[in-house]
Amino acid sequence: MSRYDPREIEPRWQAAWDEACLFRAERDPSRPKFYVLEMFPYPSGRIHMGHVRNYTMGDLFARYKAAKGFNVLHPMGWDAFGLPAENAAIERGVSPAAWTYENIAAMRAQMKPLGLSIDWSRELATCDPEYYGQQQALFLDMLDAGLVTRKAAVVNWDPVDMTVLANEQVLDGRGWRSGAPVERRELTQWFFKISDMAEDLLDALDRLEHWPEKVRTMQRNWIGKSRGLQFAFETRGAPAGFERLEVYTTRPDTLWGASFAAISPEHPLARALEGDPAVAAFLAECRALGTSEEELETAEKKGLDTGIRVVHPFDPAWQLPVWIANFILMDYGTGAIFGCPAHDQRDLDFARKYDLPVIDVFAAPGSAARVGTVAYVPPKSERVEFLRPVAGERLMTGEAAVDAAIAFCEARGIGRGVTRFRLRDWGLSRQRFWGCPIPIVHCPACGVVPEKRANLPVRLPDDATFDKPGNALDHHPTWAATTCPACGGPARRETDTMDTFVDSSWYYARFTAPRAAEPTVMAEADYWMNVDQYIGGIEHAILHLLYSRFFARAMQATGHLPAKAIEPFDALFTQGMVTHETYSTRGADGRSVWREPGEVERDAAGARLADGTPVEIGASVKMSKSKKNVVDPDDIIARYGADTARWFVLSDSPPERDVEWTAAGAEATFKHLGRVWRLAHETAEAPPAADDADLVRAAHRAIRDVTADIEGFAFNKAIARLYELTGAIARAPAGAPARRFALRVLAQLMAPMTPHLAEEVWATVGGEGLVAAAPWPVADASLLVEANVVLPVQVNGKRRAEVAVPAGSDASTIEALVLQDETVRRALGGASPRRLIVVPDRIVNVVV
RNA sequence: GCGGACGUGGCGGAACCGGUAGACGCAGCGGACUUAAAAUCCGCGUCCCUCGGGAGUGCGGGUUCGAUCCCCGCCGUCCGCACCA
Repeated sequence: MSRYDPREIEPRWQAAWDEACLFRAERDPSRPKFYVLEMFPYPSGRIHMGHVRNYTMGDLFARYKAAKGFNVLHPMGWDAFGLPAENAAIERGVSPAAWTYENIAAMRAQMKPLGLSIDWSRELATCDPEYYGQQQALFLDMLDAGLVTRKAAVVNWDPVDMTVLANEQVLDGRGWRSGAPVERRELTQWFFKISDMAEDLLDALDRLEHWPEKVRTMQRNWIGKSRGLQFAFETRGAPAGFERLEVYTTRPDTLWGASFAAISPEHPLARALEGDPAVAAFLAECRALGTSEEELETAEKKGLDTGIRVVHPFDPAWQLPVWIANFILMDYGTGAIFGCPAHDQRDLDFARKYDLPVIDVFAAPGSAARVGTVAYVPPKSERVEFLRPVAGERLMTGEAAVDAAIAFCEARGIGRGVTRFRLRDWGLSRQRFWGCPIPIVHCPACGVVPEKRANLPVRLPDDATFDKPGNALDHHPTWAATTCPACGGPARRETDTMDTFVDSSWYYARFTAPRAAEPTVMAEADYWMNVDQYIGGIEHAILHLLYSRFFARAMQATGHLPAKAIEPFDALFTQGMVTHETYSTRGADGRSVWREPGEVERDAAGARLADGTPVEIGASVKMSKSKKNVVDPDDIIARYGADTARWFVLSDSPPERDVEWTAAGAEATFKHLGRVWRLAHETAEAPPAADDADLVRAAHRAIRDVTADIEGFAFNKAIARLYELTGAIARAPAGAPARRFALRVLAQLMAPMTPHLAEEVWATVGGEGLVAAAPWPVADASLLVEANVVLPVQVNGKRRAEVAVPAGSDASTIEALVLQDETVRRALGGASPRRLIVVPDRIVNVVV
């Protein structure tokens, strides 16, 4: 008997699977399907442990569902457009395409040894014209359907990446990729009209019961629905065209507390007043302010009284001043508000600074002032009389008060109830080269003209140069020159490309027919959609997942997806990260330097470098190059094999939490797999011996428990059960027939996690064919019931003894046994029990 | 500020619907095998003491025969959003 050698085992079984075409997915309406998808990777050039964990989980599910008899679709592709390819072109002179395809080849070569049950025949890359050409067709269909629009808008401009960003791509006032502070620019851009679907995107979240509540909550907040009153103040002393000032409020019940109106520095009225030097100076000051979190938090509320007045809608004699205020956002509501200092903290801060009146609407007349420097925000549940009723109206605070206040105002012709969303349209234009060209032509005669479908794909040139900053497509000498699809005259192509999030918003649908000459094939999409289990990182909770939900709706509206695919992902699982300890040493200058795990020798006493330099062990955080705490999957596979890497990332933590990679854990996993291997060979070679009924029962229990744990995404628990079964096998006589049986069961249960070793064990102990093709085992219910149970006996809630009884014994039998028990009698100390609680097959509690 | 999640041995984590807290793994300790080491196998393992017990799931209360689990009030950690009117 030799020893466990994954380097020999793993390629051999991978070849066997390939030969059997085991993972090729073909539509078969006679069988139920299961579509497993992991979020596809960006081809950076190397896979990392996070990928290994993500794809291992997906693979586990795919293999499990296949064993359960489902026709499984488990594809892989590449989210291949994006800036790094352009940066490589700039830095190294390689073409973005060559760089990207090399990276794809390298990562595919790293992924194949993992033994994933992927249908590689469906592989796609979004930078392939075969893919992005179909995306252009989708764009044109969406344009026809009114889902796309072109408009001038103030947009987020990333000055480093030199491109526009969507709102979702601005984090903390900075570009999500470059980290540069984002500037505001007005540009004409293409937009997907995602805000038209805000209501549906919000409502449908309630039906996504197999999505994490956290993700649904995040999307709800992002969509940001609010109900309020929009009305117009009449102005006094405003420039022509500004006779009315529209404001929006979610708290019309506090209108009696109004003491000023305020407009955003970007509001048209503010701009109209810019002739006034004081206004011009103030607006300039506001523009100079940054938008990052720190700046906003410390920024003082500042304003300027315009001298304009507005009339309170409830009282023609009551006038309020109009201020320009730096804390009013132009892109929410109407960019103008009424200020109610008593019941809004921001308004109060502002009012205290500029000495504006503070009117407490809810205080009883004559009562002491309640509002000092903290605003009183009436809680929604509190019922307080609205103290300044008009013509006897009496209103409450809270939801009812808001509704009543809206009704009250509408009845008097003051504004109307309005539902607003925070969600903005999705600006998709990017001033970048390495993206999907927007299939639009600008004609001097006809204007903006969609490209003809027959001319798709609009291909990227392969001879672009990257010696100038900005969009290489725009700089290309000939690419943009074309003829107008409408009049045939000379025209120029749109040189903006699409946001790369467009590419990832429909790839799941493309996988159902990746080579089709249309975006999708209805028969295929109808069979394979929806994705039954989607797995990826929580970082995509808003961007990618919201855009995909929009796209599924748009593709349905344009006839590319069936109605049932309106929500593309039936179940979503967000997995945790792979972390690793960080190591640092102090240099001579006292500064600490990060060290790679490979440089560090670790033992119980601590850690040091090979030369003895002490190493400080830091927190276990996400693997990153900057912290140097990266473990390369290639190294792990070379040393221990793919099965060890797969088992370890599944075993140590619940899948939704972070898992800490440790060298000791990897070593221990490898040893365990070696033990399983040895048990199989030892069993195969042992002479026959007496059977072991207990082991048979243990195997059936393992089937029951592992199945439940996989279904419940509790992979760490499933693995704990497999350790138990392994222990039970090891304890049984080597030649017992039960051992062969239990090892076959073990192989089947391990197959989704460590598929190569499972095949090896399966073959060694007489399994037929490939375990990857074997049906999932079924637990024999009759072997799961225990004949006897041991009941713990509590006296006054404290465990004192236990009694063994036949399973299913009735309460009176158990009572009699318990009262005879010596330990129980001693614990009772002669007292007679007041009550005896018997929970059959569980516990007994004697109450004195 | 708003919203959400979480808090259990030295560590990662189990505990079904309120029923033996600490499954399983790591690290640790002890033993077997060996000339020795590696490898492997077996055992111990929350804490405290007087070996019979006592305490124990962030802290303080409550409900219950019985609470890691339910309720009330704190403390702490993490995540998301945020001058959104």
